[in-house]
Amino acid sequence: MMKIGSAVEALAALAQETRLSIFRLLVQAGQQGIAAGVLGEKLGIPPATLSFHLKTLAHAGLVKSRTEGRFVIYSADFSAMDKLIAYLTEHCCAGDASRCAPVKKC
Amino acid sequence: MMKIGSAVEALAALAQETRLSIFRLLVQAGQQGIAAGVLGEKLGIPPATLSFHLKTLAHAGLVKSRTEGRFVIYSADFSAMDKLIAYLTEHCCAGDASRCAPVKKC
DNA sequence: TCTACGTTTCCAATATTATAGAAATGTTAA
DNA sequence: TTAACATTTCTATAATATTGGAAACGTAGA
Repeated sequence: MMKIGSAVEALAALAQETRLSIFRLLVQAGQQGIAAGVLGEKLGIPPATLSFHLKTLAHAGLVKSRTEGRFVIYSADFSAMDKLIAYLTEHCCAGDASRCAPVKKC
Repeated sequence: MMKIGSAVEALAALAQETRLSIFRLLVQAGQQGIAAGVLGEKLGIPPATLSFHLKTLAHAGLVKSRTEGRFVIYSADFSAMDKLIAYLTEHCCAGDASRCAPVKKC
């Protein structure tokens, strides 16, 4: 079971326009991921700022990185995303099962 | 379709331990909701602080309130929660359908 | 080895957010 | 109407986050 501290950290990481944009690009890219430089170019943010935000997302457990040559490839951690969503909706709608339809993830 | 600004606002509202606790209590309470005073008592936070956080959650669209006598009853806005989750997971796992199993909401 | 390039760290200025006491507001019951 | 109670607004202080330039680091190809 997720601890509240981890959930707050993950939510805080996502609660910032630049980081949310990064994360959504990575979610859409899937396991393949996107290189840091490509992200910076797509979003038009300077290297230092990008690095800061990626570090924040990685520390929150929402993204992983791997090195390929001199590129660092980032990708979303889908299991972390699922756990966060589960934490938010845990035991929801008690006594009102009609509101509890499954939500398709994508 | 959700705008990024609304998503950031909702995530920021949830990215705070006190507010996340409030929201989860309200999610579990369902449509019935919980009075402001009861929330304050359950969580041990002073009235001014509670009011500040409830206002933040309400402004982000995550909670609704209704007045009953001299009590103000708060409840989670489940449709806002669903939209936020959909925004996060939108177009996820492109080209890797195996990771896209439906997630049950509760 | 040397050079080029992608990425990260360091740092300082600026902006935003959390907290809670005290006072104000609004509602109910007597 | 008056007194009691629930909740919100006002206000100031303290803590935390964002930004990007400059410099450092590490990898790859010549």
